[in-house]
Amino acid sequence: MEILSRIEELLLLTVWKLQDEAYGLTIRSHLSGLLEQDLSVGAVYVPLKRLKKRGYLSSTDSEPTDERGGRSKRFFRLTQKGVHALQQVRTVQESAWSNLPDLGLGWNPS
Amino acid sequence: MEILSRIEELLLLTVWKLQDEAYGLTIRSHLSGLLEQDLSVGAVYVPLKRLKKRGYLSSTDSEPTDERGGRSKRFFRLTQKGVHALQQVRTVQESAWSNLPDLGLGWNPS
DNA sequence: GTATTTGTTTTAAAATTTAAAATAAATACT
DNA sequence: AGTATTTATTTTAAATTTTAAAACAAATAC
Repeated sequence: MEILSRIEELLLLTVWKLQDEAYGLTIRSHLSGLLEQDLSVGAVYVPLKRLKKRGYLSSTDSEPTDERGGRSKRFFRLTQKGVHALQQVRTVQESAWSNLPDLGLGWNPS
Repeated sequence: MEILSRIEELLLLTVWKLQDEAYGLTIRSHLSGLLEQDLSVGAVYVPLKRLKKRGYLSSTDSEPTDERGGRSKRFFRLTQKGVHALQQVRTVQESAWSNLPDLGLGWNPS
């Protein structure tokens, strides 16, 4: 299985974290907070659709609500395959970050 | 500063890890081992050049050695800016991976 | 009806990734 | 000397991903 790109990993984790509130706009604002910079809507919706097509996410469309602008939302949730892909990327990351020699450049991971 | 892509992060970490032996081919084989899949040469050399252009890596070209095929190598090392970019990506990752609710899907990060 | 708000889709340009081929420079062999 | 082999970097072109902006859709508010 191909390793997840950075944005794919962060999107899957955000869906995980937001649980029952994971849809396009909440995902976008959560991730914007995490990265401390605004993301365009396309930067979220486009890869979300790809993650769904590849089976890392599933989705269900809600009924509209009676709030102002309360359109139907597309809620996402992690699939088993999505969990597995996160597991894999975490393993690679942990391996890459372990046993780094001291370079005397003033910082080593804790 | 833009967040590093996956391959950029892994390349910087590999240069860090390989210390005085960090050049194209050693970086490629170390990373292939980490990912458990072969990488094309372009998949390494192209982003290495970009990382240098952006100031995350510096390089020095060696003298040829007297081994068979022992051409001059381009050795890379992390710059202060490279260390800083790794620091930043690690902060984002740690934040993204923390406080994940239990989904009952059989796994949570340790 | 018209405006405003929330939300998703489309699109087109820019950038990155990937894989393959080309190039370069060294030693080995006959 | 000439040809083969090995190590190493560069180039290139296609595919894919990323980004930013505009378009579209559907709800309530005025």
